[in-house]
Amino acid sequence: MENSAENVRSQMRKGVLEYCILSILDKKEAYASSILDELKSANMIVVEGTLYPLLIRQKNQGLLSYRWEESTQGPPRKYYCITEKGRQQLGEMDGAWQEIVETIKTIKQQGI
Amino acid sequence: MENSAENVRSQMRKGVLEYCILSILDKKEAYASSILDELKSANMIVVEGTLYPLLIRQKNQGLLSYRWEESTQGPPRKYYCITEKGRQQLGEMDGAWQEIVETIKTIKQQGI
DNA sequence: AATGGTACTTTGTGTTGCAAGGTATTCTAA
DNA sequence: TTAGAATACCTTGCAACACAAAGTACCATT
Repeated sequence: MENSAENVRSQMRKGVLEYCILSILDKKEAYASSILDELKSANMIVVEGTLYPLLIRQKNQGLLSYRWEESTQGPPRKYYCITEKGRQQLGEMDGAWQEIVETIKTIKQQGI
Repeated sequence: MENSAENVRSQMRKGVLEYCILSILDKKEAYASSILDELKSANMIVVEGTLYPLLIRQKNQGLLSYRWEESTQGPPRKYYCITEKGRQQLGEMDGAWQEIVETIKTIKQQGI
């Protein structure tokens, strides 16, 4: 425990990750490693041990489906794809996210 | 498990709560019940069992201090107050929050 | 003395993120 | 042809966290 800046980021990330995954897959299907790359390029650092179980959870909840595809440069890839149910969930998450952003604004403003 | 809309909010809240507490106490000292009220009025529902341990954690980290004060209408209240270290942490959290908001925007935009 | 309200605290449970280690496939270079 | 590197996926064990629920304590009114 205790690492300040890094820990803050780590804490804040929680719960938002699931939202990011659905958002990424809403644009186009992707496999785990490519999702990792996109998250990193957007400054959201995540590791494999976090991402894989999360994808499996979301698949088990029916939010995602997947198919295997051969790769020309290595082992086959598991391409994930958002489902109809996943899109619904994403819609709710969009709302929840906006709400939280507003909540923070409210708390910051009150009492000025 | 599994409750969709409500669960989404619950998940997203994680980590942000700590940020809210410091923000509230940065404006003025307060005791747990009044913090609960302010969070509720800002649409961030939290329960006692979550808030109390969190306040104790933050106090143990030196982010908060407290003093007891008699109340005219019930048992004494534990007024929490942000410390200098807490203000530093809050500054870092402000940055981290902005960063996450930006990250979400980036992910949402890429590929349009 | 009993009830109801206010306030603080603790315990047990499920979920989550992460570090670390493991498996499997393909390509390349010795 | 086999050793290593690269890519990709998966699992295990642990610690932190939010929550529900139950508990403790104080005070005022009846």
